[in-house]
Amino acid sequence: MLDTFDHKILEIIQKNNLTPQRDIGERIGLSAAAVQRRIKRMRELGIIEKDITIVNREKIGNNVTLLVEIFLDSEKIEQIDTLKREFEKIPEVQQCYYVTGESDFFLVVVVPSMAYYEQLTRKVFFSNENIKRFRTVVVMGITKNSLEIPFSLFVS
Amino acid sequence: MLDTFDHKILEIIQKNNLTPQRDIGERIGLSAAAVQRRIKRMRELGIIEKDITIVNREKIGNNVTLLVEIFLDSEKIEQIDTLKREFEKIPEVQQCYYVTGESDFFLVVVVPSMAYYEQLTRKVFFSNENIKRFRTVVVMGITKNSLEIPFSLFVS
DNA sequence: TGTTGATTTGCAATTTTGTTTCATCGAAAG
DNA sequence: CTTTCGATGAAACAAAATTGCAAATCAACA
Repeated sequence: MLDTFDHKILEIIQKNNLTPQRDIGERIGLSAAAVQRRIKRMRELGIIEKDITIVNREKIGNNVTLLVEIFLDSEKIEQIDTLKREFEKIPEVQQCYYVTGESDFFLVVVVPSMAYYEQLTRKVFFSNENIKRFRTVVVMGITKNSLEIPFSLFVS
Repeated sequence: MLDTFDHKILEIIQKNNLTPQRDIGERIGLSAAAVQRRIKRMRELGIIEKDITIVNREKIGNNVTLLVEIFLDSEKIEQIDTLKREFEKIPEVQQCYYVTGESDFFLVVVVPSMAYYEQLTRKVFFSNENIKRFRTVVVMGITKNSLEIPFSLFVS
């Protein structure tokens, strides 16, 4: 499905998707057109999900990041799916991980303030019958912030 | 530092940074040139950290995502800073959160396999004097995957 | 081994997007 | 008022992405 060229392309644009295709081509030994076609193909296949700008949270201020571990009452598939869809829709939820172990979900939440978060917990967590309990961890600093997949480590 | 126009621009390019500046301008009521200058300025200020492609992990297969909660022995500033720098350098560590509460760090780790992860824990966690213990949570599914900051909710 | 067909490539033309220039506008300060 | 500073839009310009086409590559199969 993906060859070494594709991996190399992804490695580059995962770090900076504003890199000109000419430069990418030069680095990996392909023409710009070939690079362009491969990128297009990976977009169509859904391998490339989206292309985004990352904003530095500390620079803009007035925001708090929280990690929320969620423990469900019952672990019925339908209820889990319902919850997944619910979390997805909440703009304050940046990331949602469905996990194994004692807990069932991990969320990364970004809000303007703790007061705001308090309101959010009432609306989203406390009011939900299926959530037995949840644990909130306050983030003091974000040292590394990416969604990069380290292809170079994947034998390939 | 940032006005409503900037917020609107960020809101758009956080979702898709391939949106032409002309389109952005049209949507928010500015010329393309003005949009371009604002983006440039935010880059220089470090508000825009980077521009990247997001790869769909499930589509490429052969990878496991893990959440690691880390408990330190002593919480001396120097040791924490050292650890921060160490985690940052590890390519398998995608995100590193420095947190309050019983634990000290939360990591999001992406590896090719569990066997690979086992090796990584030996090299990184077990061998580190300052790490008292750590808890690994296996991610079964990622429902939402972004680094978006919901500006629309921030009064502004 | 040779042929066929499908796929991928590079080059060059074309189109789209990003960037710079320059004259103008408007608000704040004198 | 007048000056100054910063931001703007329109237009010119530069750079990048995209497409068409012929040639090259490669795998399947006779």
